Amino acid sequence: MVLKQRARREEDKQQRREAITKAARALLERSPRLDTTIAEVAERAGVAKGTVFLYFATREALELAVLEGELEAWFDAVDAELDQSGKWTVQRVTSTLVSTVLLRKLMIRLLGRLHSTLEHNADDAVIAAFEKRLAARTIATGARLEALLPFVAKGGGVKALFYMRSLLTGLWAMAEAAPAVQRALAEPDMAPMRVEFEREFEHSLSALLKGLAAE
Amino acid sequence: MVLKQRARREEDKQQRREAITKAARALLERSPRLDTTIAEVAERAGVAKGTVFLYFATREALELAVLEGELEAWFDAVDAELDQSGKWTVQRVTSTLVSTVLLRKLMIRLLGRLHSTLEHNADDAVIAAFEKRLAARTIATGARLEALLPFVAKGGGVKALFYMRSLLTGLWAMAEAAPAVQRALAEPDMAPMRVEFEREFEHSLSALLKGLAAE
Amino acid sequence: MVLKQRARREEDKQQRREAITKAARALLERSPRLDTTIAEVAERAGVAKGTVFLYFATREALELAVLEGELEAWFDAVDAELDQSGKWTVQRVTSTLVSTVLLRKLMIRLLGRLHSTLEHNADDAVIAAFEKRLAARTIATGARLEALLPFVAKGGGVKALFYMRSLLTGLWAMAEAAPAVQRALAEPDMAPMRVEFEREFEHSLSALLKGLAAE
Amino acid sequence: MVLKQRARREEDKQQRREAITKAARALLERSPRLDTTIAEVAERAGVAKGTVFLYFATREALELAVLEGELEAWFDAVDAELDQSGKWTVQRVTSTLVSTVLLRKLMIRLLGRLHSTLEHNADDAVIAAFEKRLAARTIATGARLEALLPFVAKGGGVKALFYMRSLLTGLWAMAEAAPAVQRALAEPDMAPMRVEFEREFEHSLSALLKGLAAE
DNA sequence: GATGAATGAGTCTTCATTCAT
DNA sequence: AATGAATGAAGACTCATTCAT
Repeated sequence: MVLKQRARREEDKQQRREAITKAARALLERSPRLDTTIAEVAERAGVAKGTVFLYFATREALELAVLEGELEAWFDAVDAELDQSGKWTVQRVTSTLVSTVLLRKLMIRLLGRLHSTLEHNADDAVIAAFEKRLAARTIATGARLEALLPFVAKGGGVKALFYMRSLLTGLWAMAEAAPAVQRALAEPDMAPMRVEFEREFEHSLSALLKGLAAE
Repeated sequence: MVLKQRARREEDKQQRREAITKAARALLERSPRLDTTIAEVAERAGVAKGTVFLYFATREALELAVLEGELEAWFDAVDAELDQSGKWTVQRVTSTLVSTVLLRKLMIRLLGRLHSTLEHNADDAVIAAFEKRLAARTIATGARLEALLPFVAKGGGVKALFYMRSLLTGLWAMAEAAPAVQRALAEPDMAPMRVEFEREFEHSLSALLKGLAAE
Repeated sequence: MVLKQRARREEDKQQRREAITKAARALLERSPRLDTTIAEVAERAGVAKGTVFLYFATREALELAVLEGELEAWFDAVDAELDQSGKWTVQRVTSTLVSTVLLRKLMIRLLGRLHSTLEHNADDAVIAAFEKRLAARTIATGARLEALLPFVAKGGGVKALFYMRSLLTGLWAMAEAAPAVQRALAEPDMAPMRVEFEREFEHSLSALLKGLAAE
Repeated sequence: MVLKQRARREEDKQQRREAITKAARALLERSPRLDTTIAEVAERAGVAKGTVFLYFATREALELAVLEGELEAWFDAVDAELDQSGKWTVQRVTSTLVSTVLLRKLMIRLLGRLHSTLEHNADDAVIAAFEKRLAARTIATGARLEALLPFVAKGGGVKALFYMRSLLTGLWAMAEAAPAVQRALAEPDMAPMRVEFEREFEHSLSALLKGLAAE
């Protein structure tokens, strides 16, 4: 009933947009199934449901914005690290990638369903913009990898990041299985099937990079 | 209304069960979003909706059965290949894995949402059985890898399969993106972001295995 | 598709709520088994199915609202009668209760399955509110009975109403039996089992009140 | 799979029938919502689902049989008591009715939904038979009441039993309310609405009989 | 721009009952 | 008579999205 102040200036609009994104992020973080509803987001952001749609055309566009924020933060962190001087080895690159990723669980989870959900119900413009920005950052970080790891060919940096992303989401899904799966894996003879995320992610990523070097 | 035949013998029941699974598989194959409904499956299988629930307690159990069939077929194929004599190199193993996988698109897609499927309508018994059978096959094939690739440590075969599965589903998701994404990637400057599944899967898997060898 | 009017003011909302209740009442009145569906109610009220759930959380909450309306009307009528001056005898009280009740068949029927309704989709808040309002009216009318009938002890008015309610619903159920039962009772030698509602309700209620006086 | 012995002789059939009724009774007793399924009954009785329908045309017919058993037992008990010699007062009759009823909770509960459910989905023959037997017992016991209580007119005994049945089921429904209702009634100011079954049943029944005497 | 009431598509699942064996 | 597989009707409810105010 209380009419919210209208965001007339571009600046105010941006602010409101971020308030919504922030609310969505907080909620998604707390939702193991990522099944937050728009109504919840609106309430937490202190706006009406309809307002959310004023800033995000679809539920998926909002989620995409959250993911983009997470990705930006990660790219920022990784780039900053990779820009550090010193001797860069496969080991050091691996550690950098692993450690920065570990701080962004929500990014991993959202990335895991980027394909199945997010990309589906967002309109072309939103998706194109997302992909464009993702491309820019991926290419930039990929270039850094190419610079630091001489054995990575031109264009190979982006590919390496793709591989990393696959290992990341795939191993996470195995490691953070549903409760019922966890119970099944608790049986002694199921031990070999248990996945400890950090260990396996590091191990596989390290091997992958070493393998690229060995080609 | 149509089929009044009753499957009394265990054998007939198995047959009916497979008829349903087969219908589901066919439908899933044709459904890009994997959003087949039980009603559709029942109709295609020529049975009543209720009959489906006689054989599969939930929608998810049915999906799991389809995936299991695909996995079985793949494990059969891989095992048969790996049991061939001759000299086994990383390259040959990679080709074997890649070529067998390429024939099973549905397996890849279902694998890609195994995580979310399992989370949804968890029936402990069904999940446990699935995981158990998956474990048996994974361990057996993992052992073969360990035997063929001396540098793979004990237990490393299973891990290698996990890594492969991650690359498989992750790269597939990138390669087979939603139409809107495809359109975005069609832009000339987005070229680096395009993923050609077979090439990248082979490349990354090969690197990964080589990397494991180099440790 | 039809009604796009939005009830923004509290007043309009109340109106819409009542339109739905009214539709439900009309339908229930015509449904011997009280098995009206939400879809039917929505259609008759000229709103979408979802709209009904905007005003009533569950099917049962709606039914409760209808019953509450009936009860309110009855309490209003009885209270008005009992507030009339003049000499009050057991006979007059009985007639008042009987005559007011006879006009509210739907109330009787809904009251007859209040027990099972409440057991089903219990929403504590809705139930608590219903019970609270029912209590207020029951206690108020009970107090009137205590005032008019000197032999009714303090608190006895409410009990008397409980007894009346039991006779009311019980005898109604016997009198308005299912068709098959009616047919069975049509046999000459089943005559003693036939129940004529008004006569028996009046008779039993009158006896009950007299009995309370005789204590 | 194991074929049950076939009940060829009438005697065996009766036995099987009773085994099913017994299973149903046991299950209903333990089911607060009386929502036992045929499958459960069949399993407990050690027969196939289809067999239940061999003996009872519908679910309701079975429930009716259970109720009839309960009623028979009650009528037996009451008749035996009423056939005792000695001085019979309203008080003694009341105590007899109350005490015999208190032992048969399932009877009360089933009686409470005889109207709404049981009578609806049973075929004419079953209902007619039930009503006929019920009539016989009711009339017989009614006659006893008429003999013992001189003020009860001819035919009044049956009516008295009807009134009693109404008080019985009505007060039980109020006393054994759904959990949510109990919680609502737990509030201090809701105290007047609480119903203690035995006390109120006895009180109202006693008053009713006294009232009949006073006419 | 903001609000929030209205919309309505979408679907699983239960279980009494039937009937082929 | 007994079995148990097959049937299919039946219906509440959620929630993203729209749009009148």
